[in-house]
Amino acid sequence: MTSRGAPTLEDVAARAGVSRATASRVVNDDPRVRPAAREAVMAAIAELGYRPNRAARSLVTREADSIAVVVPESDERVFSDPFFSGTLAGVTRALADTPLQVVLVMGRPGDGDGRMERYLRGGHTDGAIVVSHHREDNLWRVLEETRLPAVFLGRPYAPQARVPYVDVDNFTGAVLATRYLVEQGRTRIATITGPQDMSAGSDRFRGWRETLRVGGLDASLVEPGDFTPAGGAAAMRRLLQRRPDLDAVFAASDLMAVAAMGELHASGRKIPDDVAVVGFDDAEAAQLARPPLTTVVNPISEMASRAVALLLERMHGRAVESEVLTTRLVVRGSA
Amino acid sequence: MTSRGAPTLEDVAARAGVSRATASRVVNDDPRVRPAAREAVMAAIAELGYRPNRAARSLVTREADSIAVVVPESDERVFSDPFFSGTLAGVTRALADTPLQVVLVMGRPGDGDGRMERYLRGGHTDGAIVVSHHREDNLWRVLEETRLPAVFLGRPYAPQARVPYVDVDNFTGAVLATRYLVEQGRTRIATITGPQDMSAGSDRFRGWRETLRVGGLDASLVEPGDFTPAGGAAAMRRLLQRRPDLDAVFAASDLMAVAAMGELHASGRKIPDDVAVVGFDDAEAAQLARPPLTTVVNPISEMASRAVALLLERMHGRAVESEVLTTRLVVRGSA
DNA sequence: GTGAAAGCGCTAACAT
DNA sequence: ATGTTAGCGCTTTCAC
Repeated sequence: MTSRGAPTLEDVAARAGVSRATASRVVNDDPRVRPAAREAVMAAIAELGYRPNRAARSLVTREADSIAVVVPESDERVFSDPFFSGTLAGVTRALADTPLQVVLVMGRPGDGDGRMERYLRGGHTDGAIVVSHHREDNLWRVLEETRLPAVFLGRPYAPQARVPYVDVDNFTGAVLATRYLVEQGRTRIATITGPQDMSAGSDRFRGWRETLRVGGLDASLVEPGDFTPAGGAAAMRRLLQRRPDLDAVFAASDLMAVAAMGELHASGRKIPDDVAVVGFDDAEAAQLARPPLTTVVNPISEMASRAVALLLERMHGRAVESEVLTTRLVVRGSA
Repeated sequence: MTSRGAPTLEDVAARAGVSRATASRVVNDDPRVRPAAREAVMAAIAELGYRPNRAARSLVTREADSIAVVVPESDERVFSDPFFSGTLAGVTRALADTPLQVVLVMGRPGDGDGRMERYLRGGHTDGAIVVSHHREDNLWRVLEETRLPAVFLGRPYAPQARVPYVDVDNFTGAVLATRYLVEQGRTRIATITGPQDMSAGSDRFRGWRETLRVGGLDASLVEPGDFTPAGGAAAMRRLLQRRPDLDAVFAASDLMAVAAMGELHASGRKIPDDVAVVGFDDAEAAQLARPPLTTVVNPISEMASRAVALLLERMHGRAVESEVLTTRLVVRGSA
């Protein structure tokens, strides 16, 4: 009696009148199985409600059938950033057609007893997508050493990292935004930056700076932000204090831009008449803001699906090239 | 030569000069191991860089060492709702002290080929936390049938569901909010509801309605929302059209409340002078809004950690009681 | 095309 | 306290 517990391949084979090997071949779509045998097995599977035991399979194939989405952030609020939530959902969706599970791995890489490194080194997953990488994280190192197929979503800061990545052209995006401001005749253009230990933060800052430099404008009006609304609001207040007559601001994320607009409103300034505001991401908040936010498109879903595609290639042992997606400015009411 | 591939328990045992069984006992913290032997094994583990093979272990223990966080929503934007992101992060954090992995399972339960049900029935995880349950989802049924330990975060709509849950007292929260509005002398109090096929949505609506009924006020000013900013803004517009002279609105989520405030501003109304606004959640957006939003506290982190605690109990085979956390009103500037 | 048999690495009786 | 032994359910040579 094998009737207790979940049915095994053995049960299926017995019921179909074939050997366990043949049953296994059917389950794994091996072509060399007589149609009649195949059908008998399929029927048995359906009748028994058979499901392969993942652990047993993994034990022999040495594959975990799962990929890790690594978020090297300790603060839970990262998820309220549409960038993270968008990528997480995008990755989940892109993986929906595969039998792969999404395992969420979150926390600071250096934290505690090195949980994250241990996990990544543990071979518990077949691949990894790293989402928000900071300069000092050195996750690329761990990944390189373990030869775990991996793709970064957002270029890793370290230039020596050899891990493939998918990113949006942050520099050009910032140039587009800033140039637009310059063309509108703005001359006192400030910026609220993202974290400078992340490539997205520093690339966007450089785009702003270079554009002002080329235009012969003052590029000293910069205040650091951290991509969060609170950080953006604080930066805006500092900016206003330093330079009450500024006439434009480029914020490195929509969340910060919207918060900055709030401060601007509170100070009695009109947008865009007194101060023009441009953000980055084209998040939902951009359309909802009033006036609607002019911003740079960050194609998050597309990046997520490209990252999954690259990872799948890597997992099949193929070499892949990093990809940088183009972007564009969406002009709405704020600038 | 066992030097190729990852070291196994066998290698560790050989190196430590003990049997595989003893090595296994050390790895699993079995107390009956002579200190000397234990140390030898520990040393061997360290020298070899041994990591237990999860699949092999799962195969015999019949445990997956992972729990599923189930999000029965198809739209990726759910993650931009601080409720989801907060719970997801909270669960992840609460599980950080355990060896359990978090597997993210997302999508509509009925979708496609029943991926989600199959997965849950597949025994791939040791437990599940279900986050945003809708009436027709029937996930509680699947869970009951498979006897997979599970806890709902947010009471399941179906009263017949026997799954333990953790929730905030949505009804009382709504009563608190509405009563406050009544006490302020507001008489034309509208509400923007959450989805009525979710308990949070319907409980908050009932709280509003009952309070107005008790106060002898008109309880007909209701427009459906869906917890999203866009939904909240649209509902506010409809409300304004129906009743231009309304003097207060209770929105079932902060995201909707903030969006509603935007519409109110756009229509030239002053908050709270012309119209008072109260939200629900006490999300970050509430503090950032201007004026800052008066709202009902939704103790998301606490709920997440309680849910994990209950789930762990269930996984140990112990019975647990559902928990309903109390809430309170935070008065800020909007009402 | 199919079956027999050998493990994958581990835990858990069962002896000792 | 420790070793021996028997699987867990599956894939995969290797014969036939």
